[in-house]
Amino acid sequence: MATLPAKAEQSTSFQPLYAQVYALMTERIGSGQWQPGALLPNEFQLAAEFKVSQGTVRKALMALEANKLIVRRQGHGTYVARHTAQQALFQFFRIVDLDGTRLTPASRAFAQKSAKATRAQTQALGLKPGAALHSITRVRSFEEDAAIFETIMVPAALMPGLSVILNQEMPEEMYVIYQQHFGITITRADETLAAVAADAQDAAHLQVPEGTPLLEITRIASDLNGKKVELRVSRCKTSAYRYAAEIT
Amino acid sequence: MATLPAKAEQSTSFQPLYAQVYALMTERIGSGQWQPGALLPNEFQLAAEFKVSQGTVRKALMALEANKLIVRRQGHGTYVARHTAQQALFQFFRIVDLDGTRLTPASRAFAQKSAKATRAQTQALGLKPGAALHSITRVRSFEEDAAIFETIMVPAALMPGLSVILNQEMPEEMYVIYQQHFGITITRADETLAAVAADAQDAAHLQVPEGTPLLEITRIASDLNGKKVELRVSRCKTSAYRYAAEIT
DNA sequence: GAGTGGTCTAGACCACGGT
DNA sequence: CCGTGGTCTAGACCACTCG
Repeated sequence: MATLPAKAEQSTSFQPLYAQVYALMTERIGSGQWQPGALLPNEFQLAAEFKVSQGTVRKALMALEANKLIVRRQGHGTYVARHTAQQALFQFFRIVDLDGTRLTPASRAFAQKSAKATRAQTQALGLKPGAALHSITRVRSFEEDAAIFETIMVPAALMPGLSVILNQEMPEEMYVIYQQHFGITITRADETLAAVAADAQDAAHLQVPEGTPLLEITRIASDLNGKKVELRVSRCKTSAYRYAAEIT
Repeated sequence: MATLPAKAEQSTSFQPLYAQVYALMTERIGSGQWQPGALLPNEFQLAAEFKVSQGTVRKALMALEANKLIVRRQGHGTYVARHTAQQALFQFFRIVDLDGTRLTPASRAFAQKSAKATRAQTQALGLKPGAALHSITRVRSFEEDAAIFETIMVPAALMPGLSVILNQEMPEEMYVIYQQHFGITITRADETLAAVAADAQDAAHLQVPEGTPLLEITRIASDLNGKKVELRVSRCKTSAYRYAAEIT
């Protein structure tokens, strides 16, 4: 959540009306009462329902839109945001070429397994010791050039049957799967980057000599309630690719 | 230039009132008519001056605050944002330790020179071929551990006398200097990251073996008009440090 | 033409910070 | 106490999309 916190309690922690409306609406989205893609009531209907003015509803809607939980289209209506492969890539994929042009990867998965989380993993995801993780390993390529070797780990309890789904279709974007099959909408990712030397496994998958410097991106992705849902470690060649970040 | 421009906007270039007010105010800040740290007139005074309602002024002020050009303090007033070392570090410095804790570097500069920009540099900064660049090379450390070796390049024409200023005081944050001495406020930085092997120079300054993987951060910093002001290349050890980014 | 979101206005009251 | 920004309301009109 970028702009608005949630939860209103007693007089000790006053929340403006629009923040309370915001919280009520995120709850409906998070609970599935409003499904991704659904059309919301218009501003006046919402205002009547929440017993506030249309301007107050508008302020909550603007915040929801800023946090990408809804999409507003003039003359059309307000919709719950839905992850599509393009949208998720545009929002979360930060690898560009040397000119800064956005790239679109092709993914090839080749391993899935379940295992107990290590201490570091439980800590990163805020899980209980010994929780089960499901992990997917894959290689992402740009025009046949294997560029990224990555492992994606999710708490098994959050996504029962994930392996069955992935055996049927291996998607370009995991976040579409999370949302469509498990009602989990990723809204935030925190990444830390380091430079590492390619080990034997990296070298084999990315076709570089062992010891080649690689960009290691560690991501923790969270849903709209701030719950940590996914741990992902990506190792990326930077011979012709870059990680792009903007600070504003 | 004092008040609102001509009305009668054509359909091709319609701008909402609040956007026009926003533009007028950024212009005053950029031109130095409102200096960093200055107290702005209150909302009603601004509304009267621009001949719009207070609500419209408010919307422009909220946008300016979101873009960090002003700071608003309830019961106090609205001020033009001023860079301080802490503020600039908090906003622009993305290196953290392994726990994700923000770090504060100590800098030691050891070289300054002026030279013609290379083709790649003129292209990155949008300069004419052969433009002069002033460059500063320094090492940044965390608790005596030399961690970052970086080169900062600025168009000499933008900052006449920079070397004299830096010989008198070597600041922790260049952006304070840019603002206080040259009226240039950095509001945006675009960074691209790669993994590289330490060369002999890196190895000597950062006390690592040649070939050690380093994080190379290339930054282009821009002022509030979007003008590219600085090119910076930082090479960072990631033995105990990380680059942190968040995606929302 | 009907319905939607987008902009603009005018006025009210509240919370905060300093006198 | 006063002046500031923060919130909330009510109503008006405009711009866009679609049937």
